[in-house]
Amino acid sequence: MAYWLFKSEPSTWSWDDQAAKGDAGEEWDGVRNYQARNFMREMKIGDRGFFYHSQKDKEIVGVVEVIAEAHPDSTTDDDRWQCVDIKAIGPMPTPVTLDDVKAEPRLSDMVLVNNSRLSVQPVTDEEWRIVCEMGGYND
DNA sequence: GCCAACGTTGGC
DNA sequence: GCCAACGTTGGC
Repeated sequence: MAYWLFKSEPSTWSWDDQAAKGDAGEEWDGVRNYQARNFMREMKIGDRGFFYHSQKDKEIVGVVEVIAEAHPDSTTDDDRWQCVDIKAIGPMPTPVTLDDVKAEPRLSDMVLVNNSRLSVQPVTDEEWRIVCEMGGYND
């Protein structure tokens, strides 16, 4: 299983919005960046991801699961753009902030720190484990 | 609210 | 195919 990170500005689409969709989940649409799209194409059903609030909060607030693999993005007719569907699994008991991530030497290679503009990112197994530990999240 | 970084667009 | 111009993102 692979791990990912999904970034969203909470005023546009927040963790609460995602959680309200329940098991039905929601398209991760609106991505107009090739790198981010390519990562979504690699995702498989059952992959897990962090849900990150950008801008004001700057923290990892929850865990999501991929429930549909890449398909056309319904918000555009441009067939270049695809997206996956994700559902909320559970909140981070203690949200892990960007400052927390930066302060943890073992997370210094996280894409979140080094390429802050990429909205869909891969997360390594080790990074996943460390962030879950920091956030008090147990599978 | 500013601005640096980055990615995309479009003219040549 | 290059590159300047432009728009967007997101941390500060």
